[in-house]
Amino acid sequence: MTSRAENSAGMTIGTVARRAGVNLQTVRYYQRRGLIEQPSKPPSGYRRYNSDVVERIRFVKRAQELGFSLAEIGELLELGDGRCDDVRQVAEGQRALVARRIADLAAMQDTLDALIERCRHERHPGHCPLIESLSRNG
Amino acid sequence: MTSRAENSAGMTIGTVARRAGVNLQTVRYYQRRGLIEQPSKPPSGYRRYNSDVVERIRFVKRAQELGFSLAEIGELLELGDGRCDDVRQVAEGQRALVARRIADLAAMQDTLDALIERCRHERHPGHCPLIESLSRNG
DNA sequence: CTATTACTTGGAGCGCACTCCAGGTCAATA
DNA sequence: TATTGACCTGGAGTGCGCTCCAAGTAATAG
Repeated sequence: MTSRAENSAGMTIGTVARRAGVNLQTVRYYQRRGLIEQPSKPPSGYRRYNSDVVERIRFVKRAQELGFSLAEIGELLELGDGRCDDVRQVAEGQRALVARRIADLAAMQDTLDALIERCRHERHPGHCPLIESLSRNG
Repeated sequence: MTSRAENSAGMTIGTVARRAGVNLQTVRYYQRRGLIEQPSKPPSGYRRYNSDVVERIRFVKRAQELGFSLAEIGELLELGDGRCDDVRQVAEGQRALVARRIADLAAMQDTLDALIERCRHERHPGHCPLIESLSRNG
């Protein structure tokens, strides 16, 4: 009924992609990157996947949302069954990076706010204080 | 004395790059992108630049630090001598983007904090709650 | 049986912001 | 004068995370 879904022998790559909510090409890409395993090809027919891959892809996607790069996620997956301390260390490194990016963006925001504010009030005809500020040193 | 610095006729591209604090190739790249002008080549010799270009490159760099893309900076430069309202609108759009990125990162940070915290306390032997969490749906 | 859809492999392309390279020309210094 | 270092053009390469393409094979619906 459910078209080409999983049966006793697992599902095909298209179904995996649909279930994980990613593009089929992305699944292949992750295989090439070594993030997920490629099942061996049966003598005749299509490769069959089980639901572990779907979970693994979702793992990757969730970790990406936390700002990890695919390289870092690969690292994470490698020590995934290993010691908790190692994993936590990677996560803490990531937390520090995120914190730093937030601080940088906050500084950006303050500068933009100040510029926009000045732009709104000091209305020189012809020259924009925002552009002026960016044009000067400092 | 100062080696190859500016004289009456302006400076060469290498000096421009050094003064602006960027790679020489970056100067050329900005020329290709149309962000800065390329002076015409004299019949014999090297192109000569004046300090306006240095200022302009610094403008680009500062705007980049505020999170503008080169495309947006090009836009900004085009309306640079134009109406303040237009410029302000671009800046406000940027501010909104920055705000959104901060919110996303803050959410990331919260999640990481929670995971790290659980990782630190619930010490299951063998299985890391951080990895476990990433592996589950939700 | 046929038409349509899905999978397979390998490689190329994209967008961003550079960065590097090759093979020349030019200028300044010893 | 000879050598060194800086400049010239234009095209290719980089890293990230995909995304697309082509040409072929396999499975399924009607």
